[in-house]
Amino acid sequence: MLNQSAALDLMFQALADPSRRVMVDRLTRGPASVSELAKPLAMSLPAVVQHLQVLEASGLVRSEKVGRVRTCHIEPKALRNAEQWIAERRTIWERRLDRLGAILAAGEDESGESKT
Amino acid sequence: MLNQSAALDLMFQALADPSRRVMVDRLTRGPASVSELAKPLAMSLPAVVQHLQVLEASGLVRSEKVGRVRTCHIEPKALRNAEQWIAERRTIWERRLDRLGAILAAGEDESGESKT
DNA sequence: GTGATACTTAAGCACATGCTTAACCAATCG
DNA sequence: CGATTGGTTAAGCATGTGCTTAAGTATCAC
Repeated sequence: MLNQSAALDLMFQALADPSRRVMVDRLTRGPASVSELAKPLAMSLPAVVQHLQVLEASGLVRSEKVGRVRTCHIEPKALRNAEQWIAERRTIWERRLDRLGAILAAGEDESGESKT
Repeated sequence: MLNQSAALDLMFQALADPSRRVMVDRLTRGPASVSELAKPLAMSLPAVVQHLQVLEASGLVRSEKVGRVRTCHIEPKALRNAEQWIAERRTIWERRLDRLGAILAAGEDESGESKT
């Protein structure tokens, strides 16, 4: 398994492209073939396949080929990882603000706290 | 204002680099100067400043310079946008699974639904 | 004023990304 | 069978990214 950080790299990188987000968006509504994914995108099929490879490398999407059609679907656990990284940071921030608020409220008339 | 998609591009792109995530992480614990942000990173100061520019362009971080030190802080609203994009997609997916489950449960003994 | 500190600007370089076209292969269809 | 459909592979190219070093500029400390 990749280390946590490298996995997030791939994940956020994958989400950083609008075409790939369109593909993910489509896949949240159910599985699709490569050419279905390609339909709304103004680019060649090989380009779409390359985007798909980025998505698969990130773990966000999986696909299997049966006959001559490759069917893609989302891996929601992966989405969750990215979401969680962000949520954790937001939480830290909010807790910090709470503490800060408490300190300010308590020390409203004084001026010297220990540090920062 | 940037359109929604371009904003997400910048946001996810900004989060796609481990050094930048370290910087964001640091900033969730409170404001910091450029050289404080640089300390844990094994790279030159200019490189750090370039990362900082990416973060600012994404709206995730802001900074002001007073005297000769530039102080950076996080913009938690921006974090929220990225989180929300992901959360929405996950929700769509989960609702879909619920519907699918209901359909399967209802039609457990039949075999012809209208279409996929 | 002299020097250290905290950046800032600019140039350059190696490698990654996002596309393209052309050619190819393998499963259907008629 | 031969033609289509669905996808794959390979090569090439323009632009972007992540760093570097070298040379500034603007405070602040003495």
